[in-house]
Amino acid sequence: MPEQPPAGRADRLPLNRDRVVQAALQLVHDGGLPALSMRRLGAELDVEAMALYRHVNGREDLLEAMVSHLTSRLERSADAQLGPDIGWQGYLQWLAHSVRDVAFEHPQVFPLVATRHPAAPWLRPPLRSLEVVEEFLVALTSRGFTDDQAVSAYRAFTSFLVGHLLLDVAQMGASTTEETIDEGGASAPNTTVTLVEFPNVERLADKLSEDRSQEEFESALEDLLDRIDRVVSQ
Amino acid sequence: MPEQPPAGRADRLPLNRDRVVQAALQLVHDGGLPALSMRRLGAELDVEAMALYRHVNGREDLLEAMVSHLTSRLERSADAQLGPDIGWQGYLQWLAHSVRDVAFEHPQVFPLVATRHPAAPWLRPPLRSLEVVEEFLVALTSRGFTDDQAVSAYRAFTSFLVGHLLLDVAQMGASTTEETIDEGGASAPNTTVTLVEFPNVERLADKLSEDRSQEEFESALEDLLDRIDRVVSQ
DNA sequence: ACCTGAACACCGTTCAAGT
DNA sequence: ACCTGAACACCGTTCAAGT
Repeated sequence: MPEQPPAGRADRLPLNRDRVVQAALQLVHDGGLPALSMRRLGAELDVEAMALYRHVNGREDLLEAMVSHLTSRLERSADAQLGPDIGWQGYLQWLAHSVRDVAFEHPQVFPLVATRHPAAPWLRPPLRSLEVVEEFLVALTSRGFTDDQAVSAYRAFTSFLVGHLLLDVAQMGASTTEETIDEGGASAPNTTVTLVEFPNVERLADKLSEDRSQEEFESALEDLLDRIDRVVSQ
Repeated sequence: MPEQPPAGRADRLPLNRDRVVQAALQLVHDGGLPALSMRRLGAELDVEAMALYRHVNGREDLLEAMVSHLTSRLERSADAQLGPDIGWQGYLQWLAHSVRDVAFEHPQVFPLVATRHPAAPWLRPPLRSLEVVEEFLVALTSRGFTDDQAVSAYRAFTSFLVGHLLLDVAQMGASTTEETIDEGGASAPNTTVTLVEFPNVERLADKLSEDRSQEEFESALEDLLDRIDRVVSQ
């Protein structure tokens, strides 16, 4: 047998920025943000952590790159998929559902998209990409919105997305990480508090635990579009 | 001169949970979340980091305690301040503005309130307190809401708060932490990207940078209340 | 009872050195 | 050109030991 290279993971492909970002996304997808460290990421790629600094400008840059990777799916696909003959409502419906799909595919990563410090006031989460914002503004102004109307629609739309999607994905994470009952010692005044002091929460606990995120998203989105419509066609 | 105790900070008050939490809030208020470490917090209190573990059950417990400290302001003050003769719209207006006040007083801490994993599905951020949720449900059901209506109002209301306040406080932080121009080396494909490729963003940059958070909050809140009203008095 | 010292197992990041 | 070793300055957390 001729000796082969150690063949750690995937035969030692050449490292590059995209592979690094991809591996980081996978790591967070599987283990949540705490699972992402430069050293662990290096190990995942069969490389010392220090080698990553050649492809990524430190941890912050890596996180930003992960966010960009996810939001890039939202870029320039609107006209390609929809054509210019669709109304602004159709466009906003498409964009809202695209963002929702991204959020639900990477529930562990989405909080990053939604909560990392925006680089500029015209990059409101979760639409953290100049390409996407440009497309948004073109889509609306080319369909009869004034500048002011487009800007305030942008603000309302982004707030809507953050408010609904962040809570939805947080709930998903909770259902996988629960099982925190029976806290060993009886020392701390802890979470295993009885609900009897809160009779209304107790009575409604089941209803409050139901997952209505889909219906709520749709109906809140329709109301938002109505609200925008009322302003635009006043 | 008789020898005195070293008299570090504030004459060595006895340490307790509340002082620890208070100091942690101050630390984050001033330096953001990255400034909070057990060791730094210990130093701030003139104590070794390990002493904190007597009053706080580790870092996670500390963060949760900080959140509780902020949300406790929302508890049981409604009836005290408003009386039971106010309508549900008045109550929701009061609660929304109370949460907004908390968020703006601690813009660095609020993201914690809004994004930390909720302990249960009936504790949706930013209303992370059983007391507050109980009061919310009582306030609405005692004013004619059915159980289902109260629950769906709870969901819509919390989503609204997260969506609006999180982006508002993020914007505040951005304005204090900007000045990231003129990135030293020309190595990375970086943020100093010219806006000329995005003519609409460029043209609307000023409008997009205006701070309309107050007006938007008020008008979006009124629309939300109208929306709820339509369902309740159908 | 309350705090400290020392130790352990981790971090991110740098820089000269290897190949 | 690309990666590694060693080092630095930090982390959170434990536990026996001090007073």
